[in-house]
Amino acid sequence: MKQKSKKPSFNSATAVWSLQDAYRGPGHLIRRLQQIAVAIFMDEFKNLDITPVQHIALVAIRDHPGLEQQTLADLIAIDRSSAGRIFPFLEQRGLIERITPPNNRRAKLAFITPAGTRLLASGVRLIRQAEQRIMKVLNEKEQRVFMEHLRKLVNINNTQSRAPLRMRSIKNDADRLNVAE
Amino acid sequence: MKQKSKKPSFNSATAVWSLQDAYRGPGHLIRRLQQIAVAIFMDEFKNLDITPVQHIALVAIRDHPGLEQQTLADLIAIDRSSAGRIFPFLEQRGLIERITPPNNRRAKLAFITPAGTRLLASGVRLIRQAEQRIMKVLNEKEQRVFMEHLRKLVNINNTQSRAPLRMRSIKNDADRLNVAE
DNA sequence: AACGGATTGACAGCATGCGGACGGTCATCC
DNA sequence: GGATGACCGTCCGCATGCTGTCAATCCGTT
Repeated sequence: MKQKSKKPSFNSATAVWSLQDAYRGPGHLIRRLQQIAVAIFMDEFKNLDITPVQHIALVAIRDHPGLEQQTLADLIAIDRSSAGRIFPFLEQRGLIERITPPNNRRAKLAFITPAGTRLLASGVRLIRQAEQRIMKVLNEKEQRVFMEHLRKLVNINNTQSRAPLRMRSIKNDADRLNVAE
Repeated sequence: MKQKSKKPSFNSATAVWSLQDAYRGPGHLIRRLQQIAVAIFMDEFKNLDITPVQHIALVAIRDHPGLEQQTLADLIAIDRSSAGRIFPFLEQRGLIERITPPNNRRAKLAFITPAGTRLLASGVRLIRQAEQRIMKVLNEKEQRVFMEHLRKLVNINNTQSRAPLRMRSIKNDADRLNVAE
């Protein structure tokens, strides 16, 4: 009964791909983890009535005043189309304002409102709790290792996705808005 | 210059949650990894014209002949509503058949067709390549550790999601269909 | 100054994922 | 035997994510 010394962590080389293989493979597990993370976030934020993507979009707008759609898409790694749907939503809820600068009539620069700032302030505790709830099944060392692997996977594979993250060194987007802010 | 000995792997306890915090936190990274995994899958399967969820649904139907919607939802961890949309799609593409048994007129049992079997056969190589492409940035030991953490996170948090995985010990769903198969 | 390419916002289409609702059907309990 | 509750399929609504297209606008080059 000699066993193969290097049993792969997934993806054994059989001729068929069974449901059991799927359970063990990264694809299915990553999808499940994403489902779980979203569910926990929604549970924590149920009183604030905001989704994970809307939340990070609002954070990006606060940290980069004067964002437009493409810049937001790059900053939080969503495509232009999705970004275009988030703006009207946040605007309609009064969390952001959009201003068309006089020197560029096609742009609409986004700024967070006091209501948006308040929402983010009350969300700080919640998002920390959400992250704790997801990760607490791992001990501290495991968490560190897992996060490191996660960052490695995401950073190196970044360009593989259709909406890669493009961190920008923006001093202040509002500079392009030549009106008193 | 004494540094805190136990720097957390994410989620430092500052008063605000900045975009940089989001980049380091599990929520954003898990979403990104899911995006990347889907993009790589779609690229590998572009000739077969099938999505990740449709693929695993087809695998589940092959491995559990005579599935109905709720059972499929439990087996691959999607909700009933999503399962209800996958069946007509697979049926219309000729990958599965649905039969209403005479002794239960409300059910529609799903069976894979020869075309479906062929599609899965030609997908075995592709899904292995997709998984390799995602994971190859980690070395073999890192992959093993990461997959172990991933399984731990998903299994223990399973019930946190709205559509938890419910593995079933089904001998043969087709037994309930009292007609010659 | 005029043209062409790039950018921007907006929209449509398709697939997932979740919540909820509806009617038809079955099985069980009284 | 009839009513209740559970189950099944179906559909609607909303948000995400990606692919396209379109017109308006801007900008660099000629």
